[in-house]
Amino acid sequence: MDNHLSSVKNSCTLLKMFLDSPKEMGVSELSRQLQLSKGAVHKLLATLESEGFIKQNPTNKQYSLGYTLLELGNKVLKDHNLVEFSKQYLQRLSDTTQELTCLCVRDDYEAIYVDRIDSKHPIRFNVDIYRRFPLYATSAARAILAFQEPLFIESILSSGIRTYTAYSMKEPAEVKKRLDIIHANGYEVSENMRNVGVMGIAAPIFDTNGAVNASISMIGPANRVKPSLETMIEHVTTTAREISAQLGYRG
Amino acid sequence: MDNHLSSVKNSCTLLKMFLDSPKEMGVSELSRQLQLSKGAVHKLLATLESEGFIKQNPTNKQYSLGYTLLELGNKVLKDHNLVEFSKQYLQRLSDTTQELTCLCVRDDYEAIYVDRIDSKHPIRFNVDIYRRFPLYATSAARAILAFQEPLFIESILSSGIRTYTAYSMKEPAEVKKRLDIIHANGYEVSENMRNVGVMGIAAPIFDTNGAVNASISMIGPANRVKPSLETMIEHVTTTAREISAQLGYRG
DNA sequence: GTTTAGTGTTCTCTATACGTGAACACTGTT
DNA sequence: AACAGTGTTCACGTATAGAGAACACTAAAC
Repeated sequence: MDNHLSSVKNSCTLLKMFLDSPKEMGVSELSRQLQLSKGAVHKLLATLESEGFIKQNPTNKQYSLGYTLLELGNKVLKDHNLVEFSKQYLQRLSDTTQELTCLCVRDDYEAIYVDRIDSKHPIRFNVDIYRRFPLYATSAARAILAFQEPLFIESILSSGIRTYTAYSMKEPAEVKKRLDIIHANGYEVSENMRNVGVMGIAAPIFDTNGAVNASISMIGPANRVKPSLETMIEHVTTTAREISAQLGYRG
Repeated sequence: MDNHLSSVKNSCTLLKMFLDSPKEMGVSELSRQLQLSKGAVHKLLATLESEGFIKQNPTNKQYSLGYTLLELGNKVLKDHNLVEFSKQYLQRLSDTTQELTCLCVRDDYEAIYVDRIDSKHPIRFNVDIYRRFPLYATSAARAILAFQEPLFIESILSSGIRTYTAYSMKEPAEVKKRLDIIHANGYEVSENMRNVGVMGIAAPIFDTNGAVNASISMIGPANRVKPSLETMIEHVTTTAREISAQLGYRG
């Protein structure tokens, strides 16, 4: 890395530190985590505040993220027309299955849910929207990963695997095998992988060039999903095919 | 400004330049707008890209906003508990009026809609969420401005007023007079101010200290709102009062 | 095919703006 | 009253950010 502007890099990591922290943080705490002098952090914060990226609470002097980030985040979503595009299909899938449905996209080496429609059932499962997770971690992500270049898959799996439940896959080879199955079937069904008692069904979305960078998925309690598993899979895969077709994919 | 870290300031304005531009922009265009050398902008972009704040399209080499901004924007919303707090009230107001309802907050010298529930009618009005606008521009904003310090109001109005329609108020004095009325009534009703044929009803939300930094509003076509104007106003004001009470306001 | 005008990228170099570290003014606690 | 924590300010030297030119490439123009 010789193309890094240190102060810019610092402000970026500073902002991202708020993601896994409580709403407000002070200069001292931030300087400790950033391993930067208090004075430097203070200057960083002052600059970011004048630009609306950071807000200072006048009473306790603590800092928090500013509204400008809301504006920018919303612009990202607006520009990402796949979300608008898929919304109606996602809504219909939600109506027919009555379960949580998600739109997932790949961002480099990670996956993000960019849209979600909650289940109508009183007992329902939830996912964090806009949070990153590994490409092998959820059914939605695996439905994307399974259709990437072999070398890419290799590089993802070689860097090690985190397990979430006792039922999670532990070995990269195990994941690779499953990805092959997904590739052959054209969809993924998983149970207990990320959360116990939860089933996920996911299918890839192909763009004009036949590349897969997104997927749709349906997530629900196993006892509710299993009885009608076959029709559920049918609904998910056809929805994904419809979106792919709309994007110009001729498979 | 002697507390400005130039490169940080530059990266902030660079990111904000995307707000009013098409999805993708190139180095040259950005360097022209920023009035910075191409080399410098390129380094800025490279740093921001490595942090996920910017994304480069591999085919046309153009740059766009990155998904990390989505994450950060969502965190802002999550931390802003007024939104979660008010959601049920906003939903109920939407159910009873069947019109677009909004939650508006003040951010320094501007206003932002931070939540919105769309009207169920086929013909409906829309507002941009998370975009800033002046504190005198919409009924929701004026419902906030009317309850600020006189000196603050003065400073807002003295910097000039932008008009949106032929019916918009043109003189600061005119706005000041209306703010006094809002303050006396405890709510605002406007027509044709921002968009012709559109009516807005807004009422302030008071926090524990009696300060107003938010408002709720109902927006709809004049022909649909006017016939039952009195009951509509009643619904909006009582909802605002309920939220204020929940926040600890004892008026 | 060659020219041209645009692009994004890479390079060197120097003024300067960044980050350090210490001192400051507070606050609430011991 | 001493203390330990906070956020803020400042002067100083060195790393570095930004300028500006050269580069590689593309796509249109002749």
